[in-house]
Amino acid sequence: MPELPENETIKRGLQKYVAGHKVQRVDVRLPKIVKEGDVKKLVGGKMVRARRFGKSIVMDFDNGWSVASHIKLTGQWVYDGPNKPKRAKVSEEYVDGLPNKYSHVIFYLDCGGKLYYNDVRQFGWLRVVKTDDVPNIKFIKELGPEPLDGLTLDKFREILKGRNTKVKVLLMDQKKIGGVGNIYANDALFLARIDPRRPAKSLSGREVEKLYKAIDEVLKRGLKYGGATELNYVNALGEEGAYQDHFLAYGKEGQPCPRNCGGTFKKITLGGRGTYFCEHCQK
DNA sequence: AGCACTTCCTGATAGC
DNA sequence: TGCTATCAGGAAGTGC
Repeated sequence: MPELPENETIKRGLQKYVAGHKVQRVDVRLPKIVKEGDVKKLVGGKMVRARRFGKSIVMDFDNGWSVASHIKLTGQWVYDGPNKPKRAKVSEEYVDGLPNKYSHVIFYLDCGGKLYYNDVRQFGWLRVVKTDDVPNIKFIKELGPEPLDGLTLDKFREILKGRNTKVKVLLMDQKKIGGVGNIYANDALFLARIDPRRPAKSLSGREVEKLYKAIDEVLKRGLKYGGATELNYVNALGEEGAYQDHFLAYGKEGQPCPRNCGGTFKKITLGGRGTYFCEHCQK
């Protein structure tokens, strides 16, 4: 699932390879993907900045317009053009013959390059708004503070305080905390040795601190590995991430706990999502 | 506030 | 070239 590290990795790639290029033409093959505004506003604009807000990515153009996006489960932003490094190992499994049948929006750039918005399940969206109006996009406006940027321990404490909601469900609530999704919530709770089913308010001061640090730790680890290619995440060059080879708890159902505590990873459903934890050492 | 349920969609998987 | 049913999942929406 593309979460904070995956979206940050994509954003960095867009900044590196697409910024500075001007849009010559946009081909919208599946109109419903563009939930707001008109991509024609971007034509003639030069991409000057890529930004990320939680799991959403925004590109700003020098004509005062921006395109905001949310790739949800299966969206991809993939660039192909003259300045793409030769060493890029484009995923054959997930980026096959661009444009492919999942390429719903294609940006043709003045450098001769192309920027593809691909999305198998079509859950993702694009919104074209004035750059000044980006902060008013509902998802961005209501987004909670982000780990690695703005979410202090005090704020985190405040968010958990008095809430009866299961701690994992709370971690994944984008209005409370921005950018944490299922994979990193599972891994952070494992690292902090906290049972995902516990009410948020039941955590001790020490546990809150441990969890806060664990979230930072797993997100940084995810970033280091260029994100996790689960479903069909790829970076802005179409390359796979590697964090999937370093999951701590996510997807480990039936496997023995690496702490050798004698426990085995269980899978349950919380808030409608697969939840993996070691019953023995996550208390 | 909190929770359950539905919707969007398609590829993967299980069962026959 | 097997067919069909089931399922996952981010976020929004609805209803209790």
